[in-house]
Amino acid sequence: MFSLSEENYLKAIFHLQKHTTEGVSTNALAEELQTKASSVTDMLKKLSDKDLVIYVKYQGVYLSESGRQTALQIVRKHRLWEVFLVEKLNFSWDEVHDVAEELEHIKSDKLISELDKFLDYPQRDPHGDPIPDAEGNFQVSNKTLLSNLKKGETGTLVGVKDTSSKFLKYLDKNNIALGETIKVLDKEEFDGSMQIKVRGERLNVSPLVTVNIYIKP
Amino acid sequence: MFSLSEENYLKAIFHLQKHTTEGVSTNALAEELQTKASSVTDMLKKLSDKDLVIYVKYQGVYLSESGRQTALQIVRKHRLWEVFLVEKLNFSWDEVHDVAEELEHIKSDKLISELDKFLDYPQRDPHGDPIPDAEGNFQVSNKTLLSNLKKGETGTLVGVKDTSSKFLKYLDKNNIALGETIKVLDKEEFDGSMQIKVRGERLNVSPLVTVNIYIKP
DNA sequence: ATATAATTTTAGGCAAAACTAAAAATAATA
DNA sequence: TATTATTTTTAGTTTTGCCTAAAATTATAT
Ligand SMILES: [Mn+2]
Ligand SMILES: [Mn+2]
Ligand SMILES: [Mn+2]
Ligand SMILES: [Mn+2]
Repeated sequence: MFSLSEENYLKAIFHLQKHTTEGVSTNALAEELQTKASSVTDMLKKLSDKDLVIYVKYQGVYLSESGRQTALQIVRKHRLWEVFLVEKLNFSWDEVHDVAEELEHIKSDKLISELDKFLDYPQRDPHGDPIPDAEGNFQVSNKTLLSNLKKGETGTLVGVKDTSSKFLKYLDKNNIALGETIKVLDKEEFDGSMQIKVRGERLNVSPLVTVNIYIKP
Repeated sequence: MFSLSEENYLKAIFHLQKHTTEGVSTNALAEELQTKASSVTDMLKKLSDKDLVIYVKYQGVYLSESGRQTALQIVRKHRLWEVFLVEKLNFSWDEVHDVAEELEHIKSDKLISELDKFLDYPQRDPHGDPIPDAEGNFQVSNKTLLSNLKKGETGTLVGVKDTSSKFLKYLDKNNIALGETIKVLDKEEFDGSMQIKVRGERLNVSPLVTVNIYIKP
């Protein structure tokens, strides 16, 4: 079907265009994929020839419908494998990403549908992200960043924006996990840092932390 | 570590040298890997430069000790994944090979050691082949081909030589499975075909079948 | 022992996916 | 608007793994 590289590009475009209506820039893709802008341009031409993206020189790139579907299936595989690693193989949520990055490229419809069944059709991955079904549909939950909560407000942690091992380990260390209730005890208007309560514990968190935690009020 | 292609070559050499003391020929590798002899020569030079094989022009190729260890780890991964697919994901033994062929290249020590644990340290894969441990050690059982049995002798089916989907489906159709007891009712000396008894059923099998079934007396 | 056949290697090339350096286009600023 | 800065594309290479065709080597058969 598609090469490993093509699949990684489609997924990267999918993630980058999620929070904007603009086309995804060459530089943004180069950054995301840890490669050079000129390499990105090369690949965008190829993907465009295959009608997986809509690409106009200098104007950024958009996923076509077939490109989006392809990307969604890779995301589906990535997140199902992450669930498998955590639920069945004792991986912690900060260890799964790199392995899932490889597993997501295994080509077998039966493999992924049986894995889905084996895991009992999970709706979310270990980081709280939704898992698309075989048709590419997935739940969009109305979450907001912790930084948007006001003093005195309470919510449940439903996801993380930064899924780096560093950040996830920081959360582990402070007993902050998916599903935990978080209350904003105080908010410093000057820099956005917060004092929060989790599991009965008071904790001061920097603004960088508050913009990487998703909350459902 | 090593590329997908290098790993496939090492595994192919490992399998081809198993039943001979001679070096593995270029043509045999080309046949096994569905590629051209000239491509094989190219790769053998590269593997030789990396000291994974001992290669003398026109003289065939042998695995070095490090090459053998690498091959054994790929075989280990291949067979563990095959067990996973059959035991956990409802694959039949004729469906696992191609997917395992991809999964065997995923790079993660933790993944494979946890998978081994999750499967409860299986000793054999769905085709009866032994699974090397993390150190590359594996059981060698004293099996023989069904074709070597004489009239009246009995044994247990412990493995298959041909693991093609076609052959495995033939066995399924005739209720011949791993662990089954087989008795040689009659043997035609002219062409080696046999009349055997499996699960109380009489069955005539061609010589091609008898040389692809491993028996433990 | 020669001639013929089969196997294996070399030589030259191609496609994918990356790179560097230079040119072109767009965006930002004075 | 003109100039400068940034972004993006093009041009030209590199590496890996494969190919075909031709040459070299080894095996087989008169
Ligand atoms: Mn990937
Ligand atoms: Mn995730
Ligand atoms: Mn393989
Ligand atoms: Mn097997």
